[in-house]
Amino acid sequence: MEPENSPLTEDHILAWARIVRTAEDVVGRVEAAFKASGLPPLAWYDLLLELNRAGEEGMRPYRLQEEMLLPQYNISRLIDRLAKAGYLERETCEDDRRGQNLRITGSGRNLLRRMWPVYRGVLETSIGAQLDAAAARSLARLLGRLATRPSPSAGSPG
Amino acid sequence: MEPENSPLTEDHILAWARIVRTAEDVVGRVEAAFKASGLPPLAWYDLLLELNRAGEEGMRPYRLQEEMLLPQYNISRLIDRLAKAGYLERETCEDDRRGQNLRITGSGRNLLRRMWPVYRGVLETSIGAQLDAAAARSLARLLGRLATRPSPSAGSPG
DNA sequence: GTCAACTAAATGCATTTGCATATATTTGAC
DNA sequence: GTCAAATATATGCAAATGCATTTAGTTGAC
Repeated sequence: MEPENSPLTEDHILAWARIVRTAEDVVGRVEAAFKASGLPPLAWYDLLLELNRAGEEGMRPYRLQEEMLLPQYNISRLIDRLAKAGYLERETCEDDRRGQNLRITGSGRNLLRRMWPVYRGVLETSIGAQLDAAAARSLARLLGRLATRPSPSAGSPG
Repeated sequence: MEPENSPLTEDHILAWARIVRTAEDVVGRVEAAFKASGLPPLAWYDLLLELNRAGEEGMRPYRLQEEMLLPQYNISRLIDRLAKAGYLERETCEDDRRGQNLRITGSGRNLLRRMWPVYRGVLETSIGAQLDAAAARSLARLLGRLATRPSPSAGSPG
């Protein structure tokens, strides 16, 4: 009967359970809100937000893949749908003919602007209303130790 | 220019981004670890864990649906697969002929026992190694204000 | 230059999900 | 009892995902 010396306490497990639960719950609400407003899914928002940050210079698919944590084939098809919907443009990359460069279109920026208030509304009631600024700060700090990278995702397009 | 009085600060948004990022990251690692060990996906574990808690009495699908946050059709099919794999038994419910009662089988309990060490291993390196017990406690508390319900999910079958 | 090893992206096929609807049963109003 | 409304579960079909592989281009050793 070796002493259970693992660094995993009940609280660790509880924290983990609540991370997943909260993420699934809130993501579900966001998706529902988007749908109710006739808007596309959250993944579209995330991808366009990245492209928006990249600005005029644009961004390549393999970079998107690193930023968002989606598998390569999934990014490839997501880009396909966004392109077909006119929210981004692709052009063959000059200095690397294997790849392409992606740029958000005006229509894409407009979509971001329409989606953000809906997204924000859910976050306000699901998170803003539950945690004061100090609590939010502590939470963000604690999670910062777990998150793979700073991950500025989910912000506003403004 | 009305004063921006929304209860949503930068830290709220950052906390949210990190919740989602961490959940996706760690779930991804868990799924990968299961696959690498020739084990079924996390959803199977979650469902069986619920059934395990329900014990001999068993549990009905609509209750599972409330516990896990999956849509009805998704639960229905998940149950189907688990039943085909022999990890649970269904029998028509005595007092409500619409429904069925589900019970975990010995094989199901065995699967839980084989999956837990793998799951736990990922949690140890992804969470246990990053947060001491006190930090885990704070994190769990903060998240408790957000999570829909106490959500004891993800624990061990022991 | 040439060729193997590597990287970027796309794609065919099976599985899973989402959505709407179907089926079976129970409940409650009357 | 009868019938409409509500509840529990299943399912057909379209869209999204996972997996393995393909295609195309780049890089570095020689």
